[in-house]
Order: sequence, then C-alpha cells, then structure tokens
Amino acid sequence: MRSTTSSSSGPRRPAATGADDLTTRARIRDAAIARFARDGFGASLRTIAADAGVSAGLVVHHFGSKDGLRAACDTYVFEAVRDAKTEAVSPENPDAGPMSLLAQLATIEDYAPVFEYTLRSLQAGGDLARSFVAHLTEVTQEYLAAGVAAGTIRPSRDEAARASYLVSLSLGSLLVDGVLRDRTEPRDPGADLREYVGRVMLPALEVFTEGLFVEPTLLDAYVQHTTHQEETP
Amino acid sequence: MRSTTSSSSGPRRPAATGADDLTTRARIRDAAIARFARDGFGASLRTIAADAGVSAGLVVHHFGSKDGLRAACDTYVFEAVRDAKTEAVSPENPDAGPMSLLAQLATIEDYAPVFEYTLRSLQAGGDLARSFVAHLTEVTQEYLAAGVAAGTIRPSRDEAARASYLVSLSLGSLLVDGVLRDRTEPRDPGADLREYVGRVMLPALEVFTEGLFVEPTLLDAYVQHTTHQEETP
DNA sequence: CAATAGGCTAAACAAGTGTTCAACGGGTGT
DNA sequence: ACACCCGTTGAACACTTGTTTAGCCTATTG
Repeated sequence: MRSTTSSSSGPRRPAATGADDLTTRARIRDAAIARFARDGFGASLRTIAADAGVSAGLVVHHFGSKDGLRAACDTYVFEAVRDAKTEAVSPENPDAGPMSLLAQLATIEDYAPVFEYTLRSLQAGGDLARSFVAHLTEVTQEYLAAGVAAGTIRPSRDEAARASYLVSLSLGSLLVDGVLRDRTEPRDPGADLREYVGRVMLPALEVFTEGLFVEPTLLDAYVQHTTHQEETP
Repeated sequence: MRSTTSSSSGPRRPAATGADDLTTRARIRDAAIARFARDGFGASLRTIAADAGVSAGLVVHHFGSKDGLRAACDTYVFEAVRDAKTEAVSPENPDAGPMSLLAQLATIEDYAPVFEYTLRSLQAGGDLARSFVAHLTEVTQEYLAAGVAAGTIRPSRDEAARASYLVSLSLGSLLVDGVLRDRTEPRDPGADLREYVGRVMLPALEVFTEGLFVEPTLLDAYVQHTTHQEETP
C-alpha cells in the first residue's frame, strides 16, 4: 500500500514548492497553502484545484470539504512551524525580541508559504492563529526569562503579561505592515520582510532600550493606583 | 427640497444607532457600517438590507453597487474619525501614547460602530486603512514632537520612523487582540477594549518607560553599523 | 486474463451572490 | 385633475460558490 491517504503523519520536509514528485494529496495541500496565503481564505476550490493541476472534485474527494482542506493546511503549517522552531532558536542574533522566530522562519526559502499562511491565518483569526500566538507567547516567555536570568533583559512586574503583550506587538505590527501593502504589484515575501525589518529596526531598538518616557511618572502612578485598588477592594 | 441625496456633506452627528428618523440612505449606510463591522466585508447586501428594513434592490439603487456602498461607508467613517479627533485630543490622560485617540473614540457610545468598522477595515486592508494609518501617524508625530519639546518624551534618531512604528505597534496589537477574540459569544466593544487596556497597560507602561534591554549594546551596534554603511557606500 | 478498486474528471446541482428590470404607489407640481 | 418623478419592491438573471454523482482509465490483484 502506498502512502496515498497519509493525513495523520505528513512528510517531514515541508512545502517544497518546486517538487512535483509528491502525492497528489500533498500537492493539493501545498497549492492550497500558497493560494490561501496569497488571496486569503476566500479563494475558491476551483482556483486551488487549477493551481494543483487537478479538478475541483478531487480536492473534496481527498479532504472531504473546503473546511477539511483548511484544517489539513492548518495542522500541516502548525507542525511545520513547530518543527522549524526548535532548530531556529539562536538567542545571539540582534533582533528586537520575540519575533526572531518569525524572521528566521521567513528567511528560509522553503518556509515562505508557511510564513505567509501563518500571517494570513492571524489576519483571519481562528484556532490556528490562537494556538500559534499561544505557542509563540510561551516561547517568548522562556526567551525573556533566560534574558532576565542572564541580566540582559529587565525583569517585569508581570512576566506573563509582558510576554503576551510583546508577542501581540510584534505580530500586530508585522500584520498591519503586510495588510497595508499594495497588493496589485507582485510581492516577494522575503524582500518585504527584509524591507520591514530595515524600516523598523532602529525605532524598535530605540524604544526597547531607551524607552519612550523620560520620567517614570506614569508607570509609578499606575502601579500605585492598581496596588491601592488591590488593598481596598 | 429635502436632504434626500446628501452624499458630499453628511450630517455632523455620526452613527447614532438608535435614531430612526434618518434618511433611508443614511439608515442603510449605518446598517452597513454596523454589519460590515460585525461580520466583515463579506456580508451580503440582502443581510444589510434586512438590517435596514429595506429591500436589496434599494441598496444598489442608492449606492450604485456594493463597492459604492463600501466607499460611502469608508468616507463617512473617515470623516467621523477626523471630526472626532479634533475634540478628543487631550494630552493629559495617562495613556501609553498614540492610541489615545482610538481609546477615547471607543469610549463614546455612539462611535462604537465607527470604531469597530475602522478596525475591520484595518484588518481587511484597502485605502481607508492606509489613509487612516497615515492620518494617525501624522497626529502621533505631532503628539510626540510636543512631548519631546516639553521634555517628557525622549527624542528619537528618526522621529518619522518612530511615529510610524509606534502606530503600527498600537494598532497591530489592538487588531491581533480583536482578531483572536472568540466570535461565537456576544461581544461588547466597549467592554472588550476596557479589558484589553487593563490587560496591556502595565506591560506597555513598563516597556515604554524602562525599556526592555538593560544595556544599549544592541542599539549602539546597530547605529554604528548603519552609520558605517552610510559612510562607505 | 479478467476483475476490481481507486485516483481522477466532467458535468450537473443547489444555494447564495450582486445586479437588473418592470411595476407600483404616493407625493409634488402644473 | 393629470402627469410625473422618485422611493421602493419583488421577481428574475447571470454568475460563482461548494458539493455530488456518474463514469472513465489505470493499475494492482486474484
């Protein structure tokens, strides 16, 4: 029996867009990931089928429905990101913090569709986006904790809240930047990300090393305000 | 002649959802804004028409097409935000910076649909989002310049880049937070925003007053790196 | 070699979409 | 009073969507 319907255990190497020696099912899934990433999840089954060089009926034959295809793409992308994370974590690169994973992910050429799909999924919301953000928050918290222990990163009054906030900052900024990009001209995700980093790196480093306010008045007032509220409920 | 087709100069008071003494055209527009904000721009004309209590044909009769309706909503929301900005700018509130406009906008009950529509438009991209971000960046830059002049905000090596970055940070974080929210249960935008602020205020104030890195190593290295690149092209 | 199973396609289907069209009704103006 | 505009409706149209079904064609299997 060939690996015709291997839904549970996908292949290890993810989304090599040039390889056509894949299972038809895998080819459809890769085409769907690329098309979903480019046009959003409103892309039609017929377009995806045409991209994969198959008929529309075959897609639903393999995945049951469009939602099934979407679910298959989600789990595949999630596993790809999870696998890529472990080998991409290297804390000595000069990045503005928790988005180093994403940045390194996009540099790898093969992962470009996965990276785009992840951003598109974050834009659309849904379970993949939620679990992805949760996962990234967890990684970020560990990353920050290591920095705090090493004395390179300032401690926070609420480490979990800070990690969550930093993730939403980084991802949100990246998302806004991508959403505002003109979608008529042809896009190169690698170049886009590189331009984004070049445009954002200086203010990011400024804010994250020097801060924004010269005096801690606002922070002190807020901390005192909340602690007073806690003492007298 | 009544004000039946007043497209260029809309009414001053925007989007009072309870008032039913409006022009039918205005009623359709308000219903579209609310429905677009809640369900996204894929909402059908028939749904919007049903919300406004009219037929689907009347909508296109008034606005030409769905894109025309979308454009009318965009310009109306943009003008509403622009008008609300001038009277909502009060620099003494303890907010984390450039999103004070948005926050104050959402507190006003009548502006809730406008606020939601703006976020939805930012999520979907397009011209309204672009011009809105550009406008907000401009306001933010003036706000920051005033703070720098007053000595409350640190100067930046690139004020424009910092303003743009801070806007994308604030809006992006807000957008991610809204997108990740569970959309099955009924939502209250005011309560959502309040909860978001309560969850984010502490880490935001921390980062923006104390920074993240204890030593300016990364920033110094980057600045030196770029300046050296500029000297030897 | 014949049979059977399954990848695969083309056509059809039902539902939903934006849009058009003919008609109606109640005001307004002459 | 009559005509006329304009807001308004309901049905129809053309189209796209996801999905189903009948059948073909290849290849593995007995």
